[in-house]
Amino acid sequence: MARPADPHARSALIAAARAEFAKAGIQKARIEDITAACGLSKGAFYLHFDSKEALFGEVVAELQRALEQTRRSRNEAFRELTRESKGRQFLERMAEFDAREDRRLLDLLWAWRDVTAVLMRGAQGTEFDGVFWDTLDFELERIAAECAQLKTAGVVRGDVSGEVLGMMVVGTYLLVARRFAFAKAKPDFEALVLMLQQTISRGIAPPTRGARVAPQRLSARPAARVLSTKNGSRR
Amino acid sequence: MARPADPHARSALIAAARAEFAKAGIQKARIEDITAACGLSKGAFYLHFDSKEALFGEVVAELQRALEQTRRSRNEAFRELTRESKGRQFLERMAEFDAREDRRLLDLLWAWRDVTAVLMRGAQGTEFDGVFWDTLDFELERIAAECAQLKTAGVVRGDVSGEVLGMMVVGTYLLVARRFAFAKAKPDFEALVLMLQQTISRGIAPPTRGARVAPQRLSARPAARVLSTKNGSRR
DNA sequence: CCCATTTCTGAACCGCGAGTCAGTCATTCG
DNA sequence: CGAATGACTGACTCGCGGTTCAGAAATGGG
Repeated sequence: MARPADPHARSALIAAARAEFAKAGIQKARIEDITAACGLSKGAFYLHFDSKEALFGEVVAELQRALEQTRRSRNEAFRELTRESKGRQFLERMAEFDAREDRRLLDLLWAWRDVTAVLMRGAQGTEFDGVFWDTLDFELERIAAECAQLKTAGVVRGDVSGEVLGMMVVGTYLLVARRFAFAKAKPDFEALVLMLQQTISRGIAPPTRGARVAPQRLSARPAARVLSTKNGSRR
Repeated sequence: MARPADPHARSALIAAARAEFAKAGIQKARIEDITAACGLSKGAFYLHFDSKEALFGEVVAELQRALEQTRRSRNEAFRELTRESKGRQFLERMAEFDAREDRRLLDLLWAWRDVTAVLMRGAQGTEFDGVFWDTLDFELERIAAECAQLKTAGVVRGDVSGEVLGMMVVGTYLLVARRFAFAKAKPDFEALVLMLQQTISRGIAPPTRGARVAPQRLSARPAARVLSTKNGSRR
């Protein structure tokens, strides 16, 4: 009869590794320290994972699935919203929607703050370089696409650049995510979410009575791409 | 008589190291590759620097001096501005001032894009962890302080949080800095700077005729700190 | 108890790369 | 020319840490 496997070994290794990655970074984290932290041997580590990078890769894949899921459900809800609501009611619904979805995203970032911190500051020189930053690009694109729709609907001025808008939002949450890495207790970001919404809403709103402007007129002024560059490569 | 030192060795090593750090990160960059890139020997490297970290430390110190200088001159100019200008003229001067100073900062970030990229994404696990991010905190504090003054002067609503405002600005430029790392040619960020200014100005402006509101009334509503956290540590 | 089996251990292996240092090089001086 | 000197070289040393694998451990069955 075979010796039974420790049912907690795998998860213990993952937890210990996550803590060590957060403390020392992927490259400086040592198998010796990871295994010592959870009372297992170096050999046991290799029973479960090919390498520390392989372990981290599994963790990152899980985070990416969570982010992808959040993004998908947000897009779906946005589509519902733009189908159902019009005019002033639409504006109110949008504000609620954005605040709610942003809170969900921040909750997720809080739950994964140890991993995002590593991806943000310690991935260069590893296979994970750019993973987190590429994720930000998805958010930028989403915001730009939503902005384009809102301009067509006449609730955002035609001269507003979806790209800059996205950078303001994503940049803010990027800084928040960084603070999460150092926080011992979950910060209350309610006021932040609302203030960001307000400032941006005011900043991008059409002139008073702008909602009466013919949609064609707004669409006739495409927003210029604000970061002109000949290089399309992101890496 | 001693063999004359190669007058270009030191700067060649620095240039090669910077390129290698940008490509591979501090930890993965190898002395062998750095010296091979500039046609010198490993031993020559150690004639000039104690380690690759020591070399990078000198480069970072130079960047920090440049940033500190920019910050100081900006603070000085801001003090001049707030001393000289009032009312509507003040608003116009502020807009010009902010756009000019932001351009200068972005020019600096462009010039040092290889180093900031490393500090941003590859410093965890090294003595340089947090250096770049700490620099961002200085900017956040500067913006918050300026915002407080502008609120006192009545040109910014009292409910605006200088902290969120700072995050929006700094976060945006953080994303710009990241793009710099991948750009082959300097992007034109003029439109970005103006759009950011506009959006934020509209977003934080007092209600129409708000300039007529008594300053005391605005100061009586201090902005709440939006990221409430019990942890004061940044590291 | 012994046996079979799988899980687990940690000493040993081994490759990598930072750093060293004996020897070479480049220069002027006598 | 040889001597003196500091700059430079690159083969070698050495320690670190990822990885391996012979042996130990844990388990149920007969």
